[in-house]
Amino acid sequence: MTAPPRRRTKARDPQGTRRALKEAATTLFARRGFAGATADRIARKAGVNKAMINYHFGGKRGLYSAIVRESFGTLLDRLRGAVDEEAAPADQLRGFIATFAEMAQGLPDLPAMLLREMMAGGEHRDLDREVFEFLPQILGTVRGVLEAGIRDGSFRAVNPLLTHLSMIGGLMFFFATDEFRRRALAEMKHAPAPPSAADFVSHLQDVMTRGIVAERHAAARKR
Amino acid sequence: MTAPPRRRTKARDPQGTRRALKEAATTLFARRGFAGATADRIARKAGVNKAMINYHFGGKRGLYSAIVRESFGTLLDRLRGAVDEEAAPADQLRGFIATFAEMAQGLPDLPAMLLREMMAGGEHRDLDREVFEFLPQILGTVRGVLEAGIRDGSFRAVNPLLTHLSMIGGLMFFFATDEFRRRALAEMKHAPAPPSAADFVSHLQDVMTRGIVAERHAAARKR
DNA sequence: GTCTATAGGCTGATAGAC
DNA sequence: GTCTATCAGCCTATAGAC
Repeated sequence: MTAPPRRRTKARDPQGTRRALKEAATTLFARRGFAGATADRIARKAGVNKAMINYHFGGKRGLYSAIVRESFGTLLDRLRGAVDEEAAPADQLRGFIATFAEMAQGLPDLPAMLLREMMAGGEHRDLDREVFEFLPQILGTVRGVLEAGIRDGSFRAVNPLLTHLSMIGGLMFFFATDEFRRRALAEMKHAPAPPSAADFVSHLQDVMTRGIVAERHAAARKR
Repeated sequence: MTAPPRRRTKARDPQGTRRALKEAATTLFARRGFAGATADRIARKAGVNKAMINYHFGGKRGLYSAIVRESFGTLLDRLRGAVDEEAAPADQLRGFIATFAEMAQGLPDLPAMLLREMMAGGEHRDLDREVFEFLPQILGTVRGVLEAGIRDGSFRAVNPLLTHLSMIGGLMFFFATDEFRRRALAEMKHAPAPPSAADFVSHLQDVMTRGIVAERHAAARKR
């Protein structure tokens, strides 16, 4: 095995530089927004020279775009893979929620970054086009599950878009504000312990599936 | 009636200046974040001179603080008033959701601004202290309703914090991303019409109350 | 209270050595 | 590929006339 060249300053692995920049930038963009995350801070956090942002990504905006693009791609791939079409619709929905949570834990800054992107409301027009193409596909995945459940009589005739929004909304909010909640609860007296992701997942799974099961079906399930 | 002095440039009503600045700033802070909303843009949008930000609020950060403080205050007051303790817990919960939505429609930029504040995760340390004091009070309101419902047997024994989070999360997400959704759906082919706030409210009311009703109770309600 | 002019700092990006 | 040095532009905030 040839040991990797551990030089500190020069001619390091370019992929490593790119990755370090993307990781540092994701955290800073998530917490401070595009304008609030300065190129200088990003580079310092990544342990990389500032000029590398321009060399590798053609500027701060290019770095941002690369992250958003890849983030949405990762998100979509995993969510699609999560839905096991052999399973009962209610279990597919549970799987979707669990998978979203796993991804959010693996990439903790992603939900906040995506939320910020959506809240910009179409200011970054060039970026939005790309984002717009991912969204219907995620919606389509959830919609498929819901329609299957409605068809086989296990779900009542809920509106798929609204159901999708309340589910994704709860998830995005929980994970985007996770660190805030931790700090806020720590400073409060008589505060409950910060809930774990697992706690929230099973709560949301329960509320969502109970919230949309068909009445007959719910009654039949009872013993 | 003495007509209001319609001078364009000089010695206008100072309260009007303050209000115009806060309104313009709320929109820009919501869409672009604190750093992304420049004092110049805020002043131009408000139709007011840039220096007025410093005169009236002691700087951009002071303007931001004033808005966050007042926003949380308004939010809390209205949400408290929404819960009619005479009503059944399920109806109190429905009332809470409806009131949050009304407020969000009256102040459409508020949810995004508050979400951004939370996502900063404790960067604005001076501000956060104030924000931290409001949150337990809002949580307390919801918790009271849930505990009453659990006590009288109409709700199952759900975790109040988790229930609060999934409800508030769905609401915040829906309203913070409303404009984005409108634009995104408009550019998509075969897209459903953007859902109205009223649609989302009744959907969330249904899913939440069905999701947490006690099983017996749910069965008893069925005809 | 409002305005103009300007100071002073920080930001993103580039040129050019290595 | 990486680094240092540097520039032009923009940003917040203030001084001072009105």
